[in-house]
Amino acid sequence: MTRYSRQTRMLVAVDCIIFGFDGQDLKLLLIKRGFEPEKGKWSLMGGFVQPDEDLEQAAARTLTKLTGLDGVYMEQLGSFGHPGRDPMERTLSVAYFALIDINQYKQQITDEYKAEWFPLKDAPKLIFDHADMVEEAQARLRYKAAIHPLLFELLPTRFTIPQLQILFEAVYDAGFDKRNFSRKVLSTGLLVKQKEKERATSKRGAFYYKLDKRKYSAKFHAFLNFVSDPGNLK
Amino acid sequence: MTRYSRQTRMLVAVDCIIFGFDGQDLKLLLIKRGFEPEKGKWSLMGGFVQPDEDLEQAAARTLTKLTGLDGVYMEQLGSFGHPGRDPMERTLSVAYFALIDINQYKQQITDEYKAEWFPLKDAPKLIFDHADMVEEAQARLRYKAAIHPLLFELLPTRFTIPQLQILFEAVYDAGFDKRNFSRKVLSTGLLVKQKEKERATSKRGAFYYKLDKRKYSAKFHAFLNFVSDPGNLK
DNA sequence: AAATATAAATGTCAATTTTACAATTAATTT
DNA sequence: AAATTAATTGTAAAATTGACATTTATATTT
Repeated sequence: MTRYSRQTRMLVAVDCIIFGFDGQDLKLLLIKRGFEPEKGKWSLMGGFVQPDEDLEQAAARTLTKLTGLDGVYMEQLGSFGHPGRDPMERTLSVAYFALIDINQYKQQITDEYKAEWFPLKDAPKLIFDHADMVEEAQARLRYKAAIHPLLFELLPTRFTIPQLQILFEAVYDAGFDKRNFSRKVLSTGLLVKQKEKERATSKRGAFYYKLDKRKYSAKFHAFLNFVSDPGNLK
Repeated sequence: MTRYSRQTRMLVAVDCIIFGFDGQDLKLLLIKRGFEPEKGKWSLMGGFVQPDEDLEQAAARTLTKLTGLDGVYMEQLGSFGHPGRDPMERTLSVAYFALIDINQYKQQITDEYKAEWFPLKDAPKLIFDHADMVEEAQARLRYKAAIHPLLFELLPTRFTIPQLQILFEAVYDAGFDKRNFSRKVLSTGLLVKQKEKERATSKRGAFYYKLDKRKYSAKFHAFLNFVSDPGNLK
């Protein structure tokens, strides 16, 4: 077979918007870019799609290279293809956003990428159109987490209801009534109460919960309505 | 500036999943592919992204070339990049799905593409991974239309409540109670009752409605809950 | 040992929304 | 004038949501 003649080929990259939660704020994992152009500037972790690679593979490989983690929640955010987005050469980027348990993240031994967690609200200026990607990823996160049990991906296996609420409040930059919040969350039937309590943050201690894996898988795509009108919060 | 060395460039295409509604069934607009490979086979309308073009531009240009229409509802579905998806040469495709008023569609004078509308349920075998794209587009349509006032894009300016219901029933392949349906739809405040009636399909005739453009724009991204649990319909 | 302080957990009621189900109305056809 | 057909409107129970307060467990202080 021959090739399609008279058409332009271009580079295809993947970029990962990696979210984490430190118990207080939503964080973004960024790296210092190691090559020209824009060497030394803050950037999303990314890489070129290899000849034999699927897009998901490329994104997973890229994420693993930075975080050392496997089996992380990741979904395609969308593709960014403005002609001038990379001044060097036309490059299409397929953006993926990932949610990781920040405690699982280990600084790689070879700190090849000089990675750093930034509060989402206080992230540095990013190269190219990466700020657009981050903004779109945040919007997507808010959108999906309002309907689906997504934010659990940011928490450790065991977590308390108050911890979960702080996470929701960080994501939506809003306060929720704790009575209504816990009722709503528990009514999903997704949580299994543990015998142990978390004792660091209060005298009484808060019971740990774990996800019911079966129900979680089953209901992940259901419409659960965690936040009624996420577009209209104070 | 130099270029990124030792990286593979590839072709980037856009493909459009174009939905229409004929008053009864959900339809898909397909073309007979005009060049090798797979010449003469049924395919989504697509085209290569040009050197100076944004992705959205390429998709809009492609859609307009086939339908003659402008300002059509379109959104990026996602990118498909499996290495072997085009046997000729590695080609990434950014898929867009579009909703058009089928009555606005005019067969182009130069029937360059041999386009044809197919019932979604009875579409022919498609080239490459286009069937995957269609399936994903249908899932996205069902998902979004359950929450947002999206399906109006498939209807003419004036439409009746029964027509709207038939559309919803076609999209979800399910029956809805007409009393509850009309109440739900009218409660959005998006519809403006007209003085005229549609008289073709019933003795009594059904009142036409139009969209309140202001409210439609304002509430398009709000969570309106047209269909409570679209994943769990009979 | 008792009192205090703090955050967790639980409870109530009105308002709204959803669900299930039936009767009435407008206009053509018989 | 009666019959037919599809559009329109209605209603009551059930479930969900939203606003708001009290009780409870435990470490700390007196």
